[in-house]
Amino acid sequence: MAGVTIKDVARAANVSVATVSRALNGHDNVTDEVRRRVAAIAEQMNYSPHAAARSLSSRRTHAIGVVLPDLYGEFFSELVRGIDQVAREHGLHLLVSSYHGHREEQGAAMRAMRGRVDGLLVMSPYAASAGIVGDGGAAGLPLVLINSQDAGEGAVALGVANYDGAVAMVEHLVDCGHRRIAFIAGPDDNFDAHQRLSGYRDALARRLPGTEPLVLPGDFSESSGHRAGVELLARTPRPDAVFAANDMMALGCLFAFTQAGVRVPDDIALAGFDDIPLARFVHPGLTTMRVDIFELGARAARMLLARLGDERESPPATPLQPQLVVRESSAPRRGADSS
Amino acid sequence: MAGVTIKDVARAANVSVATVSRALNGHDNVTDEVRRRVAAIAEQMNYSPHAAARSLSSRRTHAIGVVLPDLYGEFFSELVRGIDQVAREHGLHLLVSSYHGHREEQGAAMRAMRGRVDGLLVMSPYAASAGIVGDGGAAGLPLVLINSQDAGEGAVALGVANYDGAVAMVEHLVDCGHRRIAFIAGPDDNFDAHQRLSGYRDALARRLPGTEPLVLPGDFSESSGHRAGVELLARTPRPDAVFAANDMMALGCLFAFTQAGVRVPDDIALAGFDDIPLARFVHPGLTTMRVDIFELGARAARMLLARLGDERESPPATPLQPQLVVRESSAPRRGADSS
DNA sequence: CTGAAAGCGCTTACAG
DNA sequence: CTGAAAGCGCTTACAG
Repeated sequence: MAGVTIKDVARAANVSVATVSRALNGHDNVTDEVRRRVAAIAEQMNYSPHAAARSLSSRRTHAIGVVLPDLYGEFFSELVRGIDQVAREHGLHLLVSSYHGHREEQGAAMRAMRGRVDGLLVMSPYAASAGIVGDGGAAGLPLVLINSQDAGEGAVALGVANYDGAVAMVEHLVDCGHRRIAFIAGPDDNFDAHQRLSGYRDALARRLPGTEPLVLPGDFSESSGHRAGVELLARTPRPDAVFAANDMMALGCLFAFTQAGVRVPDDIALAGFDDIPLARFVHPGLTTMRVDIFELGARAARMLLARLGDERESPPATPLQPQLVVRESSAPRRGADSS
Repeated sequence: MAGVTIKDVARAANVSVATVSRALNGHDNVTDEVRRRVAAIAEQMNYSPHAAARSLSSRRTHAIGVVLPDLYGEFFSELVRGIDQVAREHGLHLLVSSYHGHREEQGAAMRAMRGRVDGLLVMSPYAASAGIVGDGGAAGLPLVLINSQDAGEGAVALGVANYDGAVAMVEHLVDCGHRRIAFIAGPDDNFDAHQRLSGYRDALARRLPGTEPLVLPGDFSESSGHRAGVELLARTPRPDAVFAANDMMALGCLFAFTQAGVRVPDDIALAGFDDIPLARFVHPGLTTMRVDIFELGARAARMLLARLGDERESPPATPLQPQLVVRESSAPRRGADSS
């Protein structure tokens, strides 16, 4: 049952292996009669070509590799789904690899893909990841970077307009009448987190000149958001709005407030970034910037396919624009404009 | 940068390709000096072996394939994460493939894995999927089935004790004092859904003899749960508890109740199955049966590795026992025991 | 339109 | 301990 090779089919069909290969791959230099006979026999013998052998001689694996920091949670799940969608449209296989946050393993993961894939989608959200492209880690494979610092060198990269998104959120909060807007930052070495922080700082300086930015540390986890929330409540004067660099931290913050009997948005407004599914379900609903992660994955995959020559034209490399989603957590301040 | 082959390394190191192969693969029949030299040169040339070539000659791909119905949502994400964890421990690559609910493509997906992977993890949650193993679709690859009907024939399968879980939930609801317990069923052709339904029926017959089971149709989606919820409210007498075959439907049902001003659990109790993350966050918290999906994936992967000879002993094939998680949605009935 | 042969980049008996 | 050679299962110029 196993291990039927092209030779077996050739013998059964009374033709050469070359002819079998041509017939099955739809080359036009085969008689229709032969093609049909070969196809029937192959089918009946349950033949399917050995991918490794095929890759070796054709120098094409018909697979793409996805190298991610982790596999946990909605973000990666959606990203992979978007990539998968495009891969399927093109009949490509998907090899996923997560380096579980061990940055030093990222290069190895990429190199180990040689001979398995035709190209690589890599997410390396570290502030300083300029090395990866030249790394040769890519083993010379075509590469598209996702949510990563642009690494120059003919590197193609796709990301989210984090800066613009953060600016938009600050403007929304200011428009709601909030004046003391605190920010819970993401991990120090995270590229997206940096951009969001910059957006916050700049928008604040522009819209509320003279106001001191108030930035608390965080690491994108719910618990760090909780810690920040507790700390914020101890401040005097207390901020009247909190903008967390991602939704998970905003939720942690929300629970801290709820536990302390502080009402959102009446006592303090709250906003996040990402629009994870939970954001819609918590009470009050969380105002946030929606990032279309599925689309991010799909578009990055298309960019890679374009490099591989599988798709006519590449989508633009312009960052995906997040979208403001206003829910209850950021309702306008009553009796606004008090400093 | 690209395409450094073993030949290049051999030339640079002044040895044969055989020696390079042996040195790099840690065979013991190489001088330490040679091994070091070869390793250094390979490193410096940024050599990494071509996986397809290696697979072809060694008849080992060091990869396993995962064939799933879909990639959407928490369930598959957690499953893949569990599999990935074990794969990494063994230095194996992961090929994922979803057939997007197109059952007819499942066989093709499995066959296309030939030459890419050493074994297959397949989830085929259809009531009648007996064909897959013999299908030869497996191309003779070792196979472990997840959440699938046992297909005999030396097939190894791992699943969740859905029946037991459903029984436990019904008993819990009965213990809370509920007497008219409705059930929202899952898809007709889904194996897990069937088992849960059987558990409900049997437990009901045993604990509340004479009671008519009340089963509404559903398809595991939130919207089908919503529909069922609306319909249930129109019934007289109205049930005093609803057990949905999965959490998503329970949530849909919850929203239907909330919209209608019916309070949970005061007016009607509610329970689900799976313990998705949302279950903890909705209000009231959803009582449910927790299924450890990560563990399901990890254990299935270990079973496959055992078949491949990569792991000494296989974990038992006994189904994973789900765990009752009591939250607010199923509080004991006030003034119990009214029929 | 078809076949014989070389070659893809490795691994692994087989000699020495 | 090391090398020359065969072979893994395909694809693809090259002849005819």
